[in-house]
Amino acid sequence: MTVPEINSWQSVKAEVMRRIVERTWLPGDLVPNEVDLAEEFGVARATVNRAMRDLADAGLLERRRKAGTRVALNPTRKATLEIPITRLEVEQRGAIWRHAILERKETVTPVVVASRLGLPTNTPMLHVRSLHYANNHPFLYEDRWINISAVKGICDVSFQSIDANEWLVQNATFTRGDISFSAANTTKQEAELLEAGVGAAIFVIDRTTWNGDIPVTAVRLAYAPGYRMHTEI
Amino acid sequence: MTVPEINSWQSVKAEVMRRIVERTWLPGDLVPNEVDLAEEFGVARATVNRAMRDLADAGLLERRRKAGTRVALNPTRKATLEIPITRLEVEQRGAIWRHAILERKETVTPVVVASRLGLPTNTPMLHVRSLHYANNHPFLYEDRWINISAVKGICDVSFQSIDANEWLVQNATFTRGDISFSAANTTKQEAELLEAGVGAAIFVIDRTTWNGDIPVTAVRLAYAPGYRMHTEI
DNA sequence: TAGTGGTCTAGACCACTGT
DNA sequence: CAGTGGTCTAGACCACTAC
Repeated sequence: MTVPEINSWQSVKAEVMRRIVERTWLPGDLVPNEVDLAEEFGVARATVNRAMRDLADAGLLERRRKAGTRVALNPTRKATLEIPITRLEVEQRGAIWRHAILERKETVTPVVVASRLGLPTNTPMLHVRSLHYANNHPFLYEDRWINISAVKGICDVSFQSIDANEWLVQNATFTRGDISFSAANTTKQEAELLEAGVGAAIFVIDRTTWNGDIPVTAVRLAYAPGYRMHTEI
Repeated sequence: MTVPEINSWQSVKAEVMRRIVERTWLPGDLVPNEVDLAEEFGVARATVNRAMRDLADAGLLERRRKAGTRVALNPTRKATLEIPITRLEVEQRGAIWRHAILERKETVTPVVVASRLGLPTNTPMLHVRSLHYANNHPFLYEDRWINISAVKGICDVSFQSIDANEWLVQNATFTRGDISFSAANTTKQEAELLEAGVGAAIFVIDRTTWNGDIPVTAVRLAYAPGYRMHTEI
C-alpha cells in the first residue's frame, strides 16, 4: 500500500479534499457524518471534526446540525488579507520608509465623518493627514480622524517619528473594524501629493475601527498608482 | 458575582481579549502558558488552546513552541474576503443579473498568459470574454483564459445561460489560487463596454487558480466604476 | 424527537526550539 | 535538554434543527 496513512487532522482534510476535487463527492452531496468518517479513517471524531471545520471555514463544505455536511454548491472561497503597517510593508519591499505630517489639527467632527463613526458632530477629534514614502517616492496618502476621548494620550503624540497607524495599533487596541476597497481617480491635490497625473487610478482603502461600541478611528488610505494588494487562497 | 463565567473557549477568548484591550497584557508581553491559564480559568487545556489558537489566527497573539505566547507587537489584523460568484453578488444587491458572451475562442496561450500560468506557449486554451450586467447596467467585464486539458468537458459548454465562473466553480474544483487587487484607468475598449468615461478608475481583480500543480484558469475582472469590496475584521 | 455537529474534559505523547 | 504549544484519544453532554 502506497496510500498515505490517515492519522492527523491534516491528512483527514487532505483526503476529504481529494474526494471533492476528484468528484467522488459532488457539489451538493451529503457526506458521511463525523462518527462514520472517524471509523472509516480510524481516527477519533475530534480529529475528523477539526478537519471538517477547517474545510467549512475555507468554504468548501457547508455544515448544519442535524442536516449534516454537504459539499458546497457554490464554494465561495475565502481569501485572507493581511492588513500590514505601512512602514513594514514598505520595508518588506526592500525600500526605505519615511513619512511626513501634512496636517495635525484638533477639531470637531465634520458631518461626513460623524455619520460614518456614529458620533455627534461636536465630538472632539484629531485630524491627521500624512504622506508615506518608499525610497523617497510617494507611496501612500493617509487622511485620518481619531476620536480623542477614545484614545488616551493621543494629544501628546507628535507622530513625527512614528506614524499614526503604528502608534494606534500599539496603543489603542480595537475589537472590530470595517474595511472597504475601491478605485478612484486622483483629485488635483492627491495627484500633486502622490506625484501622479490628475485622474490617475489609485487604490483606496477606507477603514473604520471600534473598541467595543466606541469609535476609535476612521482613515482613508490612497495608494500611489501601481499599487497591488496580493493574497493567496 | 457579576463577572461572566468562563467555561467555553469563546469566553476564554473574550477574557484574553479583554486583558489585551484593557492593557493588562501589553503588546510584546509574554502571557502565561496554557497549563497555567487553564488552571486559572478552571477549564481544560484544550479549551484554552482553542481560544488562543483563534486569537493567534486573528493576529492578536504570536505563539511559538518553547518560546511561549506573546501579545502581538504589530497586530497585523487579517481580513477575510469572500470571493462570490458574480451572479449571486448582483442578486444580493437586489438587482437582476444577466451576462453576454463577447468572444469565445479556442486558441493557444499568448506569452503573457503562459508565463503567468507557467505553461508552454502552445498549450490549447479557451479564451472567453464576457460582460455581466446588473439591472441592464454593465457591472463587470471578464476576460478569462481556461486551460482546456485541465477542465474536462469545457469545450461543450456554451456559457450562454451560465457564466464561466459559476460553471468552473461547480465543475472544476481548484486547490489553490492567487489573487491580486488593483486600480486601473479604463482603456477605450473597457470604457465603451462598461459605459464609463475613458480613463475612469476601475477596480480590478486578477485571479489565477490551480488544481494541484495544473493551471486551471486565469481571469481579469474589471468592475464598473463605483464598485466597492467590503469586509469586516 | 432524534440525528447531527459543537464543544468540553482529562490525559497522553509529540514536535519544535530557546537555552 | 527541557519547556512550550500542537495534536490525538475516548468519552461525554449539549445545542440546534429537520422531520
